[in-house]
Amino acid sequence: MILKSQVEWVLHCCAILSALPENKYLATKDLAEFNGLPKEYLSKALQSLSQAGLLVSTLGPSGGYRLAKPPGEITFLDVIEAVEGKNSTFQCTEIRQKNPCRPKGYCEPAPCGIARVMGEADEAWRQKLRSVSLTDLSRMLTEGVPPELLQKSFEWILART
Amino acid sequence: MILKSQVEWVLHCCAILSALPENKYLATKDLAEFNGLPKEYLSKALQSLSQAGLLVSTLGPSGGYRLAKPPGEITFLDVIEAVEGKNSTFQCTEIRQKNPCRPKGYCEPAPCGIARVMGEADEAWRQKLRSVSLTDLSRMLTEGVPPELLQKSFEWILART
DNA sequence: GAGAGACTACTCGGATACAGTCTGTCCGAGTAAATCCGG
DNA sequence: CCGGATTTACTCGGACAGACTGTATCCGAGTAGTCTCTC
Repeated sequence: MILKSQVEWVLHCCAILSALPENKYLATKDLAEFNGLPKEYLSKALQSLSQAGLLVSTLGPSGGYRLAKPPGEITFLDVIEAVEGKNSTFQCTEIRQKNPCRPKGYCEPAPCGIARVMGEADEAWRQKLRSVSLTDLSRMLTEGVPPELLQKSFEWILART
Repeated sequence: MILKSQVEWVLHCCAILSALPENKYLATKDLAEFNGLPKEYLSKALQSLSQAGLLVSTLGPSGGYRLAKPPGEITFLDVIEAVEGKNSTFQCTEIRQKNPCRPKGYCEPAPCGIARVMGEADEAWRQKLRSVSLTDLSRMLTEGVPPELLQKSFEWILART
């Protein structure tokens, strides 16, 4: 069980888009180039975010993506669920119903204990991801980085906006 | 990102093996039949548990598997990691090193912020799974189930031990 | 100089391809208990 | 009746195959700015 590499990609892209001036768009091509990623496939991931309502896109020249909401209102979980889907990491197939000793037509009174534990673990994971916003991410990604590198990156991005 | 179905299978199998008398073995064939699972493929999963030191196997007739430790000393996480591996759900590929503005030979001072958050979420998930043992599981799976069904299942298993 | 039309750069969506993983099956080698057979 | 040889029932491990998912690539359709051309 491992997350798609797209998850890492779009999180980095979201961090960049957070730094963009109001109402400016950045093209997939530039996001791909800045992160050293395959443009076409990254595009698919960004489309997912767009469909999830996290990004807004514009066509034509100087088109591209921008955040659909303030970075403080977008969480890690939003981004990850947009790419991975909202399904729980554990799918209960009701194995207990296969028990040969089980009377026909017997109806289980409560959800399977295994599913319950797995569901709680999944929720703990999601809760942690829900607690971190893109604003928090920007802070974490910039602290400890030399100012001239930040400045240079910012200008690189701004020049393509 | 979804867990293998083998995870659900072996958790159910572990619950059954927890109920076994001391030093009694149950064959893969019977575990598969009781849970309505493909015997050969289930066998692969049980082998993983055996290699992880959670189960002990014996060859020959009346062979099979039993728990290697008291059920209170085996956790959900032990079982899941035996099947899924111990890798984190998130693999950081150090995208930030691809930044075209990054000076050559520049060395990152700290782990990537994204990897840190994802790692913490992963740890929250594992922590929850670490807190539930097979003893807890047995309690959860039996409560609310009619005594005659439990009795019948127990005899079914015991007859094949 | 202004307006209409052509051009360009981009997103979007579908089609396709390839590799790896998940799920499942089959079979032979090795092993331990049960059975059989000879003395 | 006893001990060794054979049979049997199981695990273990490897080989194999099909389906699905993840990782890409390519291209055509649609769109919004920009450019050009004509009046």
